[in-house]
Amino acid sequence: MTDQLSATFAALSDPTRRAILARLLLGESSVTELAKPFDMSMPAISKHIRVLEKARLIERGKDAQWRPCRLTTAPLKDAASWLDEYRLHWEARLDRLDDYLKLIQAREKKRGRKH
Amino acid sequence: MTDQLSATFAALSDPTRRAILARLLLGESSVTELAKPFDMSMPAISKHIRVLEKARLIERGKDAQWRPCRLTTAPLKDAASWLDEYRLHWEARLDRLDDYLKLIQAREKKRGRKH
DNA sequence: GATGTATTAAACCAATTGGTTAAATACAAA
DNA sequence: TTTGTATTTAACCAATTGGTTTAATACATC
Repeated sequence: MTDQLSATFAALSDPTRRAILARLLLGESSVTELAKPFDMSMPAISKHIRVLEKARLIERGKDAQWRPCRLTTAPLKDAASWLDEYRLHWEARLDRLDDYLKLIQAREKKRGRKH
Repeated sequence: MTDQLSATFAALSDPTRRAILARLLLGESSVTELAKPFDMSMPAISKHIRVLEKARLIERGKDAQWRPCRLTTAPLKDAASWLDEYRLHWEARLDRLDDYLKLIQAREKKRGRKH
């Protein structure tokens, strides 16, 4: 795997981890707080957080015995730009579909005039 | 894993599979053709393609002994919209940074008038 | 210094992943 | 009907993943 983009997508491929990220949209949070919604042991959550941290999707602070987590933007931006190339592709497809529909309409009009 | 979005991100988390998708941006292609750039056995490529197919990132046709692959757009769109929520977040952060810079500038101006 | 809370580490386990080689299948053409 | 080409299946393997439980560590407070 090794590369950053692969690590990002891998980290995003787990619903628990995506839920954690969603929670962090609302602001910084401790591990125990993040664990609340899940029917899962603390070490399991701790591991998920570790994956997010290694993929650089989150950063961590230090406040007494808490290790607050906060969102990081860079890797998500990279993932989004990777997807943008495909967005161009499907938008182009829509354009061609649009052209096609216009062509059909033009034909219909022509036929309309004939009859 | 089970859910569609997880399957999509999981499929995208491998560089070989991303390269295959990139190749398919140029158009439909057979398995052997897709395998060309990789120093990897055919069954390995076949498996990667299977993963992409199960995640619905590609569709396959049938032409004699060839099983041509072509891109599909839906799951990539879903992945992109998932990321869009985070795009809003980092754009908001930029806005706040922008506000902050404006505040600093305003202070500088004020200081400038005083001296 | 003892106690309670937050978090991680260690050891383990079953399932999945990403690769291999060797064999099977499907089709076209000679 | 044999031969060659395209692709998949099967069986295997090592490494990784996502979870567990039990213990260890770090810190604040009493």
